[in-house]
Amino acid sequence: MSDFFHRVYAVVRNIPEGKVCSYGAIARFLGSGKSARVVGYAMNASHLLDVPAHRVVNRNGLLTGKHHFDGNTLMQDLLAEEGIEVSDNQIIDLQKHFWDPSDFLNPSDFEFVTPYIPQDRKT
DNA sequence: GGATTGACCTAAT
DNA sequence: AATTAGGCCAATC
Repeated sequence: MSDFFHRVYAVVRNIPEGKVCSYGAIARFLGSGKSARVVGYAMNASHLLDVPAHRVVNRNGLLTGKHHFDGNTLMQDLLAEEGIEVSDNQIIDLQKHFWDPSDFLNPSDFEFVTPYIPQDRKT
């Protein structure tokens, strides 16, 4: 696992309940503004960890990663439980629930983030 | 070990 | 305004 992934996980874990974030926002916050895709990839493996991956959506507020959850509406259901209205994989009030890490977190706090070593992961 | 592919985003046509 | 191309890091083939 790279440090980049750990930073991504750290940020995602800091997303408050009832809030969502976009891949790009996280990527930009971490310094690599163009690695939004990598953030998504990081999330792919995050389902084994204590990472609320359901709070990460794409820039349009679309639940692009819902397929990777069990069932078809699990992600939507999780968000709805936190008070986020979702309709047809689309968050209704995105800007209302949007949480920008750069507004609440300090990048320097993530330079010494403790790497999280997943157990269900191959060596 | 090279090539392809992702839960994406931005910039240039 | 809509489509295409490029880039990022890691994993899979």
